[in-house]
Amino acid sequence: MVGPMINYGELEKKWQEEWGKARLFEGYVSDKEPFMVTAAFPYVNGPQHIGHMRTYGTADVLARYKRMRGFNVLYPMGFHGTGTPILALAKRLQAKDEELIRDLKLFGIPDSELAKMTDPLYIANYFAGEIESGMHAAGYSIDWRRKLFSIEPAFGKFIEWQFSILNAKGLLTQGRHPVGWCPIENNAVGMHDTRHDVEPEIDEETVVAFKVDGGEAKMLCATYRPETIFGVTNLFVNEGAAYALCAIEGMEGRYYLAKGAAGALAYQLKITQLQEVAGTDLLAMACINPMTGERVPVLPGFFVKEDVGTGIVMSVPAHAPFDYAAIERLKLSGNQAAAAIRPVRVLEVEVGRSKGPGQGEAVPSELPALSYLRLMKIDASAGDEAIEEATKLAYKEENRFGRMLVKGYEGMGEPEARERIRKELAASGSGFTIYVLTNSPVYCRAGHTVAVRVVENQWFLNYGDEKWKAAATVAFAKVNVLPEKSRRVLESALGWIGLRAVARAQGLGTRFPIDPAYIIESLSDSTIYMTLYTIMHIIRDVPPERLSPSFFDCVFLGKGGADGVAKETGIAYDTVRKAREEFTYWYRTTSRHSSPDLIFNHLTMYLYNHVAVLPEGCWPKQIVVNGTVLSEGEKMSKSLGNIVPLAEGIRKYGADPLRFVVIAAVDLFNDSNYSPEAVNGVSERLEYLYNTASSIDSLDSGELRHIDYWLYSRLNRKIGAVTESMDALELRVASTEILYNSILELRRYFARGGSNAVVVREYVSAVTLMLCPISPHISEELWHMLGGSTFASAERWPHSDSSMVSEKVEAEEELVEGVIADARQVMSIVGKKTGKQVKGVRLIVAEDWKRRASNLIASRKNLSVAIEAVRAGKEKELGESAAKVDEKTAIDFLTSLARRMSGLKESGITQADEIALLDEARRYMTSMIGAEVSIEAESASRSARANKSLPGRPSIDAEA
RNA sequence: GCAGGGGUGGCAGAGCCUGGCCAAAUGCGGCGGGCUUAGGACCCGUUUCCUUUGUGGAUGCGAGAGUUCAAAUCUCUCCCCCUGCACCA
Repeated sequence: MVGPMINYGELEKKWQEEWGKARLFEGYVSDKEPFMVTAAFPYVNGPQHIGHMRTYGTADVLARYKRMRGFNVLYPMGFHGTGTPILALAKRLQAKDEELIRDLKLFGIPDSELAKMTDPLYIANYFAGEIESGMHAAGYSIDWRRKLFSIEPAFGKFIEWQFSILNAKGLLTQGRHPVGWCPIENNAVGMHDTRHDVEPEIDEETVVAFKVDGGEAKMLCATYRPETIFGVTNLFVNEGAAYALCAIEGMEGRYYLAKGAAGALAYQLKITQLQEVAGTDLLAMACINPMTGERVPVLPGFFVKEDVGTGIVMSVPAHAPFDYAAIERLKLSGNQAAAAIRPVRVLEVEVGRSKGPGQGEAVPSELPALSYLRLMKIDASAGDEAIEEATKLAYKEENRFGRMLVKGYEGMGEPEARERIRKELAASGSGFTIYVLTNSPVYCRAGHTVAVRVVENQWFLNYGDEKWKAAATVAFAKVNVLPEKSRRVLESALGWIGLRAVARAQGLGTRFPIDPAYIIESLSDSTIYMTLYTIMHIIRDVPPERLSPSFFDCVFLGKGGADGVAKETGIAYDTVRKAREEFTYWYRTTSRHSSPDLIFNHLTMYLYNHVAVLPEGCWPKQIVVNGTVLSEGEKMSKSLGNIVPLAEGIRKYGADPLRFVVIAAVDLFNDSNYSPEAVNGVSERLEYLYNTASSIDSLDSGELRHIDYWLYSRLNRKIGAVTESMDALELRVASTEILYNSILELRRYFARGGSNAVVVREYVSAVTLMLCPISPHISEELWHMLGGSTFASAERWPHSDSSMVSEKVEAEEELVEGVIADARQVMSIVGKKTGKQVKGVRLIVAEDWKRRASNLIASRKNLSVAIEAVRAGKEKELGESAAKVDEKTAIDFLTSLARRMSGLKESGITQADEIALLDEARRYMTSMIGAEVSIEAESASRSARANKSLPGRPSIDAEA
């Protein structure tokens, strides 16, 4: 039957209006158990896309489910606008960035709006509006009265209060901190400030100072592998580059390094250039290895870059393929100093080990560097990229498997030796640490090269504070984490987080109370803001300046009476009292939702800040982490141009099918996949339910038949299973059971001749209610078609009546399906052999003694117990024949019997039952297999195969 | 490198915790058939190889080794992929 296409747009709008009119989702304090659901509020620097639906939709499904389970549910929403991205966006629009304008136009933002977006506040409000309307269209059950915005004054007052508490508890500290830095604009540079949105990656590198032989100055070599210093045979400089003799504040002596490098390091070391020297000048010198005291020459290195590190590198030809290659080339060019070099091994390593045991090629050589070149099938004359490959492999294998050969460090792994040697170098004044950009060069939006700057006196939140960490860990132990496996990720994040810088020079947001020249960083100002939802609608009209710390102390911490606080702040007594009441009511049971990328910052900081600021009763109760959304199997990205705006997805397919696919079609932690086939598939199935509901009136009523009991059994089993899955937010299991399997069952029911209106109505009604949290609009519509006059969204979740679940009835239906499958197979074989169409099929039903035998095994409850019984020598229970075979054969027999009998269920089906059942299903089977079916008992059969029959698996005779 | 998550059939993706009804759910795709004027939808079969008037066998879940009567599942080693590594929302 092809029914009418559902007009999702109309239907959804209708029910959204009805919900609004009924104020269905506004949360009011009552005596019911509260349940508060919050999701990380959206950042308003762009339009909403289908990816956003994953988190907000999952939160909505939970909110709706809990509501139907009888909880008083509150699902509020807010918007995030603090920080730099919105500011950066406005700046780019001021500069008429064409690429950006094109992107925004693609999202359907009109020119008239773009023109106004040079104002960051306008941008924030515009996208907040866009996102809010999208959330309405998606059907989220949000209480919009409590909407908040992180850039509104009341929010700022709240953040000031929060930071005053953190400060009072001594959790703010100051210190040095490396950041990406634009030297021209004098700005810290984060991902949003760079070309192509590259995050400047900062890493530590060790600098080793080599004293010039016969002089006072030292040459600075930057290296990631200070432990190889024992193998240094020479230094390399770039002979074409300019170098300088420098003084460095806080360090004694004079130092050589490349001019380019000195410029890049100027933001972390105070370097004064005293005298310029050419690379060739350095070649005339020799240096002393600070660890070995050996004298090493300085040679020209083709690969040395003057603006990376210090522009001078130490050469370890035994282990570094680049160094080895450079020396080999120098030898060929007749360099005498190079010819005199003898590589020194400091590590022992099995070259090629990482290719797997026995799979690596044996590359015999005294020199790992040479071996790695050979392994890559190249030699010293190869290009930089090929040598780079060899270097990577050498670094990786030596780091992992290498053992130190140097006296005093013998047998030590490389990472351990590295740490020790770094410390020794630092202690002797021959080494220190610098920060480098590992992904250099990085350019800021204006096109300048980004350097690393060490910021002094940066303010940090000290998440490394031991007491704080311990308290957060204790609090976390009591949190219910869904899915359970994300607990481990959170756990490691909890231990890993240390200092976090909180002050920024620019951006929207709240001024840092201790130093108002700075703005509080935007993830640090959104850690406990969910508490504010509980009172937002109450304080909306309170002048922000009255929202003093004592007000928040009273509401959130219960300090001071409402009376006194009202007088002190000038806020109405009722407002203070009500705010306190709302907070204490709602903030008891909370569920926090976010995507996995927020685990390492937001969710972790959320936990810490709750613990630091709020009383124990308000600490997190549940954290839900959901996966993201793929667009036709690909990660959504600007460069792929495959970002689907939410509004577009809803317009094309309807919110309900979209919600089903995006939120519920996969496991919580996995990425769901938005694709036309998937959404259409759901759409069609929803329409099947719709058509079934609209044609119920044409069905009969009357006495219940076998297949009716079967449908009842399936339904009640389904309710139980779905409820269990929903409780664990296992939405994939729940959604397939609710929609896909229900439809299979209905089809089966009708195919088997089921046609009872009462049964079908009950079945579809329950399925509708279970569907409601996932696809609420169509559920409301179905609910009304089925005769409901209430809101499905406000109905109670269906109850599973276990007395209606019948193993026997279901086993009998399975039996019929199994017989059909077997009969088809036999028919096809017979058909092939004889070349004739099979016209009749005779089913020969097993005798009751066989049933006793199989029940005997089944009564062991499970296969292992039965097997154990056999192994313990009780095999006589299997019958005499079994006693004669060996243990292995007996076990195999049990296993295969279990398989053939579709499990070791103890069934109460007798031969008479089975015959009656098959007889009842005869017409159905005949139509399914296209051959006449007859049934007879084994003992009454003259068939040669009669004795092959098993309980539930009749022997089959096919007649051509 | 460190931390976390993964590697399953043409693809996507369950199963792994708690070993055996697992040649491995489900969806998509392919092939054959039914239904139809036709297409779509729907239904049936098939989609590793061999065997078969039947429910049997071989191989098999990244690679290798081990534990076990029995391994996708447990242990060890290795390889590979993804994410995060901080001031950035």
